[in-house]
Amino acid sequence: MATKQSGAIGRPRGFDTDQALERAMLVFWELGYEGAGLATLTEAMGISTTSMYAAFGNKEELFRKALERYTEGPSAYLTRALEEPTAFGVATAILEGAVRATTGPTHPHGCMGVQAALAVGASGRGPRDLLIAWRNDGHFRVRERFQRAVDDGDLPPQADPDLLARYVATLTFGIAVQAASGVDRDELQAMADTALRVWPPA
Amino acid sequence: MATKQSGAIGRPRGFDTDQALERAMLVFWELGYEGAGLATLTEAMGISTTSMYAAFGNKEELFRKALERYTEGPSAYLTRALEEPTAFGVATAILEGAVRATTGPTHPHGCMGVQAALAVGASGRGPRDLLIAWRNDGHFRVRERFQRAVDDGDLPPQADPDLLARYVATLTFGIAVQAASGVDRDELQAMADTALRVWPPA
DNA sequence: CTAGTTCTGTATCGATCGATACAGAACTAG
DNA sequence: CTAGTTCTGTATCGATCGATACAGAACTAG
Repeated sequence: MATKQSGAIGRPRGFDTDQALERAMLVFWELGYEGAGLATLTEAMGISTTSMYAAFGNKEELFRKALERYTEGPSAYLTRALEEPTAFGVATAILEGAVRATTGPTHPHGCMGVQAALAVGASGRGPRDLLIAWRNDGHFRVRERFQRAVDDGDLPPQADPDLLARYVATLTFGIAVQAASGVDRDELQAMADTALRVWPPA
Repeated sequence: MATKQSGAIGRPRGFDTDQALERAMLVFWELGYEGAGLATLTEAMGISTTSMYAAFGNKEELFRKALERYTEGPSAYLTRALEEPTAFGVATAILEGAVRATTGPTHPHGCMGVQAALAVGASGRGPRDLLIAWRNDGHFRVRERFQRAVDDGDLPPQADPDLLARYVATLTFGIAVQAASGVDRDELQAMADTALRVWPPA
């Protein structure tokens, strides 16, 4: 990945890879994997299809890299949330992060990890399975954090970390679907506040 | 819609319209609007594209009719749930219905109304907007039912019907997303039971 | 300068997309 | 029987899909 390296051999790239990937991410986020055609993608990226293939491999690889960027960008709230000192703080930060990430004014509404490839034809199996793994990974990380909370005495000993993580994930994904339907930030945040009024729910 | 009518003029239809629509619904449910190509649809329906166009108009019309069938079939639990005598009963029935409808062994996992067209390209705008309206309609009906519960004294006077309906909808859609990811019925039902342990949450 | 390497732009590939033209089959009415 | 109507099967339409061939541009190394 040694781009822009001085002393590199050959004609230098005429565009900013990071910026192109950012724009591709936004297109996938808004239109989904199958809804985003190469023409739409490359136009948004400001490059030709040839340059896209040279830089990213193919459409599926581009999607993978866009998802990585999404994880480290708009979805980074999850990692930060897991560092909250209490399980309640973790749950609160996750839901608030989800509301903010799915209703922002500067990007598509909804969550790329939920809407980009929920149901797809044959050509989208790879990306769909990738997103399933992505969502499961989020669940696992939250569950581990809640297990630690039980071990620490922050959550009561009879609390079920898997169940609580499942509950938080359910709310998060539900928020994403509704954000994609146009439900606004305030209403979703109020809903999240209501849900968190009882913690832990079990 | 006068099919099978004795005395009808012209060559009679060589296939069962209801059965063909049922099969189309299952394909849309599993593959989404853009993921379901005409070739896949007509093969599953057991008819040629010509017959499909003659009977249903075009792909988008076929999708509309498939969604109606979904509403009256797999999604009919919502209408039944709204007839429960208490708001708690309504919420319980909705979540249980959602779990069952999205994890059944005889049909695709997930909810057709959530996954069929969350994110789409230009050709899927119609179906996507149709599904947004479909989801909103569900929310409105639940909200009205909860408003009645407040009026009846079943819910406390300070309860917010919109917020409670939003909460139930969030859980329902979250369940749908996770069912599509392969989370099994028992786990989702346990999660729903946990969430309902406190009612109303506000 | 030349040789070697990499990127870009144009032009186009075969495959699939949704959709339709058209001839013939299958029915009713008389 | 004939005339009129509707459905079916084949064959194919233009448009778009993701992807690539190829020539030339733009760089480094020597």
